[in-house]
Amino acid sequence: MASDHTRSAILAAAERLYADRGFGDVTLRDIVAEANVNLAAVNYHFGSKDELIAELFVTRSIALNRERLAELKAAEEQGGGRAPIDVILRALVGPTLHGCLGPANQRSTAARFMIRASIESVPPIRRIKNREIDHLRKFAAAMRRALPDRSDEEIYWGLHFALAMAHHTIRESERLTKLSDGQCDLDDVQGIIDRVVSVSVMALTAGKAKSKAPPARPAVLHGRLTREDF
Amino acid sequence: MASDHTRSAILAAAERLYADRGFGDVTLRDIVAEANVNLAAVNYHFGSKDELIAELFVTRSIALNRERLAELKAAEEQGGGRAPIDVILRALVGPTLHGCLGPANQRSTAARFMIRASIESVPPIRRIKNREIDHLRKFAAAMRRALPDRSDEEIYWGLHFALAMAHHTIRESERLTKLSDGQCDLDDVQGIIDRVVSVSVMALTAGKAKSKAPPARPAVLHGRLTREDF
DNA sequence: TTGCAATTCAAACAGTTGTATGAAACTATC
DNA sequence: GATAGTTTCATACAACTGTTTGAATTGCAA
Repeated sequence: MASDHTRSAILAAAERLYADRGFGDVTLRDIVAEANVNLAAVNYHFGSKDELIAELFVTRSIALNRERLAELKAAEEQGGGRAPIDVILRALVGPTLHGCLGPANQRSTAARFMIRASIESVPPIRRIKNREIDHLRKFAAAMRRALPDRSDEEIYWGLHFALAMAHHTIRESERLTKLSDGQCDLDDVQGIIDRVVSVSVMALTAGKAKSKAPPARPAVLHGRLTREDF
Repeated sequence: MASDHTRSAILAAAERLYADRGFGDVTLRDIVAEANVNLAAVNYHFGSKDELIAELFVTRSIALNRERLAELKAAEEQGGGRAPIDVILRALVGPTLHGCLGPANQRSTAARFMIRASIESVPPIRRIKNREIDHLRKFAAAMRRALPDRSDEEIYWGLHFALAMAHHTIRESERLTKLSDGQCDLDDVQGIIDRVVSVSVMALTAGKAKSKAPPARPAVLHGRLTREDF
């Protein structure tokens, strides 16, 4: 085991390079040069390039999921096993948005790496993402407890849309800034989280009164959505 | 010019292979084998591999944008220069969702290619996507006409979220199916479009009228969005 | 110190990649 | 039917990829 110096130098260098230039054009030789280690060290310590990438992503994913679940658990305990829906959603999208948005120059390497992983989606990472479903199920369960009269289908769509808005904002933050001529303030992370949560809550609670009526179809009848839906 | 047979055979083969296996592991040799043409034909007809990819994507993008704008224009003409917001949003996300969702086995090659392009995002495609802003601006303008009392910022966020939900649904349709154990019907394209449009309209019109109904619960605590906004 | 395992190293390997070349095969025009 | 221009073809190229090898070095325990 020695000091693990080489191993961690490789991890750090790889994460930095991937964060800066993407997975597409970073070679093992780039990494070992940045880390000042020998080319063979990567295969010696990690087995293969893909396993190196996987280890990087797994580490960051675990940290993110732990953060999410800690927020969720704290909220549910405080509420006696049931947290308000907006707090649940905040626990879901807050950590990601908080880490990946905000002033670009003060974004951590880890955050920039995760942004890349979200945009480029290379095979070893995709394989890991597929195991994320169990984690999301825990949030679906919490949401079900918060909104007991909503159908499972509605819960899943709400969860799905919340993630959609969060991830798409991260992926396309640059484009949104350009499109809006800077009128959308992408540095106001708290405001963005509020926005995403608020819209998600609307999606989940629209048409609540009339029980199981699917809100989507009747809500929009080729015209405006009716006020009673709120 | 002759018959262009080689040229179009390359285009067709490339689109098919990219749609099936992604950009990552399709080589020029795979393409020319599929197209039954010589290896050098690609560089002869397109200049480079990237230019081939670019031509494929540009073609499909133009078609999509044309379809969107036709729907928008028709709606605005019918309404005397002003279309209802939900119809505008439907023109924005409808064509994409209609093309890319629905029973997987009856999805066109073009649609599957565009899904890949949306997921993998390789350099030549990203360069083209950056020019899509002008197109989106036309929708922002139409939305502004439909909702004259909403600020530009709100318009852009609404547009952004609509695209977020549409694209994320396309990208992650498989995961949503698995997560929801099939309870979310990804083959009901019309229903999905209704859902996306309905939520987007809510996001755009929340707090518009003085309807007392709170959309969520104390929706947002850290709240930029205060109760009076709704 | 000796012995032994863990680690580092330079070098080579085996394969793939996109691209370039120059001759051959076409096609249409005169 | 010769000619000029276009298109196809087999082949070579040069660069780069992740991985492997086997020897050198290191660090630690006996």
